[in-house]
Amino acid sequence: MSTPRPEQAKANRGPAAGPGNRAALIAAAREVYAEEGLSAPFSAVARRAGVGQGSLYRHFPDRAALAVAVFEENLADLEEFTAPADRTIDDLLDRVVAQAMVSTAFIDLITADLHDPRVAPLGIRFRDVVSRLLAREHALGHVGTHVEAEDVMMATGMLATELARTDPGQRDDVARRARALFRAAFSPR
Amino acid sequence: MSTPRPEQAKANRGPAAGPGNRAALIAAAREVYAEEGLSAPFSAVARRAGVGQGSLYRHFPDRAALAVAVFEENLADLEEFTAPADRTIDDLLDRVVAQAMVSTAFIDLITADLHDPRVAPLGIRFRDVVSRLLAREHALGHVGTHVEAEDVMMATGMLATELARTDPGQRDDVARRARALFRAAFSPR
Amino acid sequence: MSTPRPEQAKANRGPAAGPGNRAALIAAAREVYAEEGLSAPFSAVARRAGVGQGSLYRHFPDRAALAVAVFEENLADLEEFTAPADRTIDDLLDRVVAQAMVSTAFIDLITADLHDPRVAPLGIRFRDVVSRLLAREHALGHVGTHVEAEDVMMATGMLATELARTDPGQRDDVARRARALFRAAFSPR
Amino acid sequence: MSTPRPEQAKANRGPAAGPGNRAALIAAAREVYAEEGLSAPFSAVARRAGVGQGSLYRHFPDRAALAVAVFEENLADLEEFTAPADRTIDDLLDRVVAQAMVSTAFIDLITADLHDPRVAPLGIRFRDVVSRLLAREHALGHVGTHVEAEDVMMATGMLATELARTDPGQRDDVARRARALFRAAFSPR
DNA sequence: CATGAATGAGGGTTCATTCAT
DNA sequence: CATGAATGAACCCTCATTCAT
Repeated sequence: MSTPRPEQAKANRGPAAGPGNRAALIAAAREVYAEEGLSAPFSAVARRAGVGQGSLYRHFPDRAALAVAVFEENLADLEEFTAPADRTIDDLLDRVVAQAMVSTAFIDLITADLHDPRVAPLGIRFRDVVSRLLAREHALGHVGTHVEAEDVMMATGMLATELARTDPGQRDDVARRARALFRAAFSPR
Repeated sequence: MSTPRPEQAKANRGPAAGPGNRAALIAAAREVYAEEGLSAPFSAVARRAGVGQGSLYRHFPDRAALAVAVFEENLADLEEFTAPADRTIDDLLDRVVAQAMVSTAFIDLITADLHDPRVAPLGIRFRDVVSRLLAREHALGHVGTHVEAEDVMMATGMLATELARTDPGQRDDVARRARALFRAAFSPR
Repeated sequence: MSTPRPEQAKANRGPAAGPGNRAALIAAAREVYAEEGLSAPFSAVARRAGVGQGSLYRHFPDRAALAVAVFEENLADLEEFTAPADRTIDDLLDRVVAQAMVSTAFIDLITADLHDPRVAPLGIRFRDVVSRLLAREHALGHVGTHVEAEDVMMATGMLATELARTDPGQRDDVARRARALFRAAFSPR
Repeated sequence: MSTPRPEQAKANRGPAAGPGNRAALIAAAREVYAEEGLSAPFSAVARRAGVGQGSLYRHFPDRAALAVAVFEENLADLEEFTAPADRTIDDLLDRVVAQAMVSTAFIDLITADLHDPRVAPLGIRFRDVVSRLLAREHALGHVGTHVEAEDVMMATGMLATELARTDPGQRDDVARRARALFRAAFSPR
């Protein structure tokens, strides 16, 4: 029923553009999520990546697929970062601060689409990261026994969200304050 | 061949409806924000208030104007609620939990439009509420001296936001956990 | 989240345009259905009527609502036309031929959305028209007793559809031939 | 930060796939047309055939080209089927009912693109099939002399279309009724 | 001053068609 | 000659905002 007029189409770099496009889309999504949150226009990602709408949909059939791709990378980073035996919850919060904006979108995704089979594994991996750290901290007596993994996860989420809504210029202050707050909350009694 | 039915125009209560409409709009906005957040369709407010779009725009030229009006009422409630000499920060968090959804929209507003001259005063009033409580708690030794008004404000915001994104069925659990977290963070060392 | 820029809006003839728009939409829909069938782009109707998309959706929230409005007029015409005591099935087919293109869309609607509560009554009214005629014709012995209302309805649908897909220039021939076919089928044995 | 996975390209069976692809496309098209009608997404055919889009376009530059190929096979079937000396128009209608959905697409094609030089021959072949049958039936006195090839062709088209728009569950009923109708129309007076 | 329709832009998704490999 | 990704236009629908009455 539609009658597209091929008049004067633009360039078509061919399949070679495929992998590059995929990467560009993920990078663009990371930026867009950071600036506007997970609810930014989906098409904004294509626009920013300099890629056609259709290609966006080919690579990522829906919002969640793209978000999962973005956060998988983040999570891998987090897992690797917390692997060394001397990492602390403090370090985790540190890293979350560094990933600030994207972290928020990550939390949004995990809490909003927890039932989505593609999303659930991310939540589990995140919980694992937290649990491992917490076990260590408990053993060392750095963290009070009243603290559970749930608490740390919630704190992480709150921290990320708080940073996401803060002006870039004030992020450092806010991050410092929030982390002090959580450190106090977690310290042994 | 066509038979357009001119339909009869509806009632127009005239200027007398002015003040009533304003109140109805604020009440409707409170409900709408509570149910759908600050980003609900603006027109949904008019619809719910049973008022024309034009009237909505006359009374509140933009989103922020309406939000300010809503939260002004909330804030008055908070001020009154915290007036008695025996109110604690715990009570404040309590109240915030009770206002959960609307509180979030409030926080959103304050952080998003802090530069808006209509919004700033709300922030100040809120800070006053917190400061007064905090001074008392410090004097009584209920709260550690390391805690500043900024900390309490931040905690309040985080709490509200966290609740806003939580399933209604799990709100109680989340509220309990978050408040325990903040209580621990605030307690004297 | 959207940020429409009011820059240089076009004319807004105000509510006065309402009834006119409604009529224009129905008229436009009649034409569009006649030319492209019931599956024509919905927006084509707004375009042809010279009316904004939004107005189309205000007046007719979905395809079926518009279609029902169009065919209600057609049906009223049919009911009135077949009222006189000397009308025959032949006359009915005649009329259907006259309404040719739109009739097809009508049949499409009735058969596709029979479950839609707005559509079902149209089907019933149509069946009533047919039944009344048939009863008369049976009584007069003009039509064989083997013919049921179902048969006439089906013939009507086939006739309309056949005409709809015929070049305008050949409609007369096709109509003549089809009607002869059905006359033969219906005649007493 | 991103880690594009280049993915491995899939198999490319090379030129040898040519003839096989053509056949697969026709078979796929037959299925797709039967299920979704002539207006199904063109690309659905390639998908179902397990063939690249490009190959589809190479073999069949446009919709009509593919449709012609499909119906050519159908017509061959019809010609063969009606060859025996004792075949009747009733048998023809029978066969059309059996091919129902695809037949409709066929009719659509013939009537929509009658001017297309690739399509016209199909129409002629079909007419030949009908004429041959009709001549026999006339000779045997099974069919009225008032019936011409045009009439049978039209009836065939109407029957196919009617079936195409009928719920699968009701096809049998509709087919029975329609054929009775045409039998009555065709019977000698 | 209230009303509620009109307007049109924006974002979502699908699909026809092209073209590098 | 096959493959399958890229492209972009079209259509769908929702809303923010304006403005005649």
